[in-house]
Amino acid sequence: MDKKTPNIQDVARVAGVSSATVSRAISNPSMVSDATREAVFEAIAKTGYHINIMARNLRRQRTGAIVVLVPNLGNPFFSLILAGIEQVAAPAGFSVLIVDTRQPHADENQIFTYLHNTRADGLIILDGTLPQDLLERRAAVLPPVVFACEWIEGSDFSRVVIDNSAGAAIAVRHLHELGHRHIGHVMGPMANVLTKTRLHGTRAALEELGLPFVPEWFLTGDFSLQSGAEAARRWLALEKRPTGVFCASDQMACGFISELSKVGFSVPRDVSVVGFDDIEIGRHFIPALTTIHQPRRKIGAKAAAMLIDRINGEGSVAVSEEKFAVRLVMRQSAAPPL
Amino acid sequence: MDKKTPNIQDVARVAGVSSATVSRAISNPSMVSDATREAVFEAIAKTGYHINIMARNLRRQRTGAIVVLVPNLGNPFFSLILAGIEQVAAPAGFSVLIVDTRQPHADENQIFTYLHNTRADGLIILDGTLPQDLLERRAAVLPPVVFACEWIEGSDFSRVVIDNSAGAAIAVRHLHELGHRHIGHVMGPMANVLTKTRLHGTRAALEELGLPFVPEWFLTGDFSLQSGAEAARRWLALEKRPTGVFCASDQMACGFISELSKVGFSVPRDVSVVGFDDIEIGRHFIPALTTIHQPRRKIGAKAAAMLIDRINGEGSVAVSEEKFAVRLVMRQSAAPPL
DNA sequence: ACCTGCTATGTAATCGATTACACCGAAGCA
DNA sequence: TGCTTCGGTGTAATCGATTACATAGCAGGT
Repeated sequence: MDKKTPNIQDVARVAGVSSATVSRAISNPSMVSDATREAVFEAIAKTGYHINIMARNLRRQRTGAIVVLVPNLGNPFFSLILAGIEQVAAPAGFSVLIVDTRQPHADENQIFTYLHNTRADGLIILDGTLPQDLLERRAAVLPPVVFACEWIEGSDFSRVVIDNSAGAAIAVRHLHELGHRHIGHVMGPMANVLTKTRLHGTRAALEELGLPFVPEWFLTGDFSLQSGAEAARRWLALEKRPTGVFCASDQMACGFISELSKVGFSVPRDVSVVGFDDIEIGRHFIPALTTIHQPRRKIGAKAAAMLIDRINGEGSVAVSEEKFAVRLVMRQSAAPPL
Repeated sequence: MDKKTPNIQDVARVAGVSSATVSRAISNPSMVSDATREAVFEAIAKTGYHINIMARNLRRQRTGAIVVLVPNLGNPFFSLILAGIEQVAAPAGFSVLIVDTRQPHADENQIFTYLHNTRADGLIILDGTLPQDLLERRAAVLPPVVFACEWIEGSDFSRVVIDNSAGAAIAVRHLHELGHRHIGHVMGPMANVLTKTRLHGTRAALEELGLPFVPEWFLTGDFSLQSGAEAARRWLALEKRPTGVFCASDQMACGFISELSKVGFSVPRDVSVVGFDDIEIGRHFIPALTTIHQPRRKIGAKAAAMLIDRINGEGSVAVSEEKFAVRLVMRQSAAPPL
């Protein structure tokens, strides 16, 4: 009575055919006659058979899964990227498995578990802080990889990104147009490529507009709400304060504004704030966030499409970069200075 | 020169031992002599060998992975639950793979792909809206399952939950203590068990306090920011409005408050709002959200611990329920009525 | 000298599905 | 009638690692 889970042989026996035929009936129905197919499905129902995915994967040398490496699922920024990925992957027959890499990273082997080509057919990496040498050392066993949003400098993997530098410049120019002449910047962590490119765009715009670059007005955060609040405390401690602040993420912008409100400062009355990302909460924050919009769903969809092309061996093998434009969304958090 | 990826036989050949010995050197080093072990690792390095996870999984009849089914990764509520799961699963040697079930659900087969026992060794389900009959019909091939936060009524799976009914009652009593006598409720979707239990707690508290239950003051949402904003519009259209509103999620509370502010209403001056969940944005919202705190990390950790016990065959086979208490966090969004 | 027990290793079966190849019979064609 | 073609099916090899079982070698005890 303790019969184990039935396998394809059991089904074959019940249906009175060979296991090869059962396999064909399942994955390539047109190869078997109508009568046989019917008998097979009947046997499947009778035995309660379900295919063993591990065995199929081993034999086929593919898993039908895409793994997405996310640096921090707590950041709502990523949810639409993931939606875009799913939107493309599901119709193409791929399951999407998400892994939070949780910085600071666990030990190398643990990360590598996820990178290995026998776990997934392809990898979408949203975390630009994975150790580069790990990726290069294990390149031989890596499945196709596409980076999205973030990337690793100096490594050549295909990627889907936005024009971070231009986005930052748009934010700064907007503050300038509103009349701000003293502009600060709340940055992400310095190790992050996004931080570097957005900083670059910010400084370039400042220079272009003939505005001063004041190092004390450039505060480091880590994209989180909490770090935005901390930046606000440092801003408050400044002897001379900028009247316009460009935050490298909406989350930091919210934290920044929130912390200021606790000491009676109001945005945009006392300081103008421009965010980055255009996440949903920005629209509902009080004041509603003026921000730089990223086409997140499109980014995810494009990354998935590129990856799947590569998995299927279509598309060039050459490394490619897709860069999306960003745009300003004007809401309430930035206004002319008093 | 187009040698394929090396397998354990190749390593064995290079090391001058049998594949069994290589296998032992890898997964049970103490079974092999020092000299042999060294030779094996040298051969591994030389050949660039990496274990084939699919083959190992097939043979071992386990995957070393736990799959977590999340109804909507866009809701930042889940991130700390996931952190708690990871915190327990990683040290126990399990990889955590996250799947967004994306309501409304895709077709049954697609969901089932994730449920199958040859994909993961265990399942943590945070989505209480999976079709019950699917789970029951496929019970034979389901790996161990633990529900967390949400669950399916009438099904007996182990679960880790909070006292939703008590939480709702605490929220209502708090509004009552502040002096509110007209209390409304922004609910989740009616199909959700959380909605039902929280509604139950709300009505029980109302009754206990001798306050009226006014059906028009009970507005349906779906836990999202957007739906909170919609509820606010309906609240504004009310002929007679409650002065205190208990929202079944912090996200809806934020959306609700935000929408009101657009028409010049201020919280808590014009209406008091209590949220539920205590997600991070609540602390940084303006006004900071008074809410019901859930020990999210603990919930995740406990669910993972229960699941792993079951996977390892320890712990009773009996279905069990773990219920965590919740508590009120007083901040700025609820105050005495004018 | 012989038996026991233990360590280190090899041999070969095994996990379960897929698929290359072979084969059979029926239909099509000359 | 004899030959070809082809749809449908079975046989058996295969994917790559694990592990039950067998065995060789060596130390220790009597």
